[in-house]
Amino acid sequence: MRLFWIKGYEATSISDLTEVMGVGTTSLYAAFGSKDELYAEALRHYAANYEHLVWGRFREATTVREAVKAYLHDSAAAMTGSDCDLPHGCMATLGTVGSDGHTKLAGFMRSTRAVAFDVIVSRLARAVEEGELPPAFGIAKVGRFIQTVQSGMAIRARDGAERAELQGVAEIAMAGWDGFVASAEG
Amino acid sequence: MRLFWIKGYEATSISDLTEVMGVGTTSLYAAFGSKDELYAEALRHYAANYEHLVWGRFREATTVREAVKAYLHDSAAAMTGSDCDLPHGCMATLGTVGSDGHTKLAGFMRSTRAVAFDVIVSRLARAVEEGELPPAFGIAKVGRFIQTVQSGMAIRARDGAERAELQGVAEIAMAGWDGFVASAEG
DNA sequence: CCATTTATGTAGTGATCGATGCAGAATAGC
DNA sequence: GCTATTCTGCATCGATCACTACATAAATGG
Repeated sequence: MRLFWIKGYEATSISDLTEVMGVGTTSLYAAFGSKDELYAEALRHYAANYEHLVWGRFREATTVREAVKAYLHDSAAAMTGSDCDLPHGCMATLGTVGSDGHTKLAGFMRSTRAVAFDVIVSRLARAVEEGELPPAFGIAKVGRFIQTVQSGMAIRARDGAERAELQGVAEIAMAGWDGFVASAEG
Repeated sequence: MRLFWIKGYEATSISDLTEVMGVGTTSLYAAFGSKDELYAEALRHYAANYEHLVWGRFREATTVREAVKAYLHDSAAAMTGSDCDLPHGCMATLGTVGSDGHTKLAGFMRSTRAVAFDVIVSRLARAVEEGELPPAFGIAKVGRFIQTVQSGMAIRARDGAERAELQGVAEIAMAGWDGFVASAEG
């Protein structure tokens, strides 16, 4: 899975995988069926095992602001492999697949990314319902902003950015949050 | 070039290119030498021809704020092919190359991306020199933020985002700018 | 009009891609 | 211990990869 994470779908070959996994091609195909399905399974494994690094404090936060701030800061940490020795970047964001064929896999990846957006928007909607944010708050707009900043972090991490840099980005993004909240309230 | 733009380096084959360019492989290799060099040339062409779409108003702006705002908004427009019929996304940001071999090409792409950061930081530095921004202004930090937002826009554009969405992202990013400027001045 | 140079189209290079057929090894059931 | 079944290593499949040798076509120069 780490190979897919590091190199992406296209650049990772079956022989790369069998070598690292220590199994033959036969076993690999018996277990997964195809490279596409193997990648999808790796992506599921990735999501299941590292989800808490990014979403743990988001869920436990009491205020929306804390939740969003935790999401961005913890994304910064996870993408730079600060706590563990993880590859830089986000597999779901950066494992882009060329548009040829692979439409099923591309759709799966797209929906994986969409889930993150939905989680954020749901949290924002809850905050509006509970009166924590003003009714006129642009939920989708802010949700897209947060998603965009997090995606940008993934690219920066892949280019070698370290934790401190992305933390700084998260800080200024939160200034954007505060400014937008203020304008929505005023 | 558009093929490279749309599909990226790995997913674009030489036969794809000869087909759309209407030339044989011999002519192609006589002109460019290798796929790497062809891609590098395409990237140069891309940078030279579309640079003004993103940096034109940035350069002409009188204030830093206007410049940064123009950069983000025009990036949003260019990445969504609003004015012309351009592919979505940024070739320099998204044409990622697997880490194997291609180190020369990967370095060239990295430096292309770094140029954008340098241009932004230079503009910020000038603003500090001219007293438009406070001396304590975190130039690199804000520069990285702007770069990160723009990179994130590229991913969102590739995922199908339209202009309005990315314009909204740019707006909130500018709220972040204002908040950070205020905190640096205060 | 011919000779020489330049450009291009065709066919094919070895390498590697994702994916399989097959035969032997390991395991299970009794 | 013997059969039946599952699993795995090896060789290989056709397709395609980036790339090139070669022969022909176009263009140039006198």
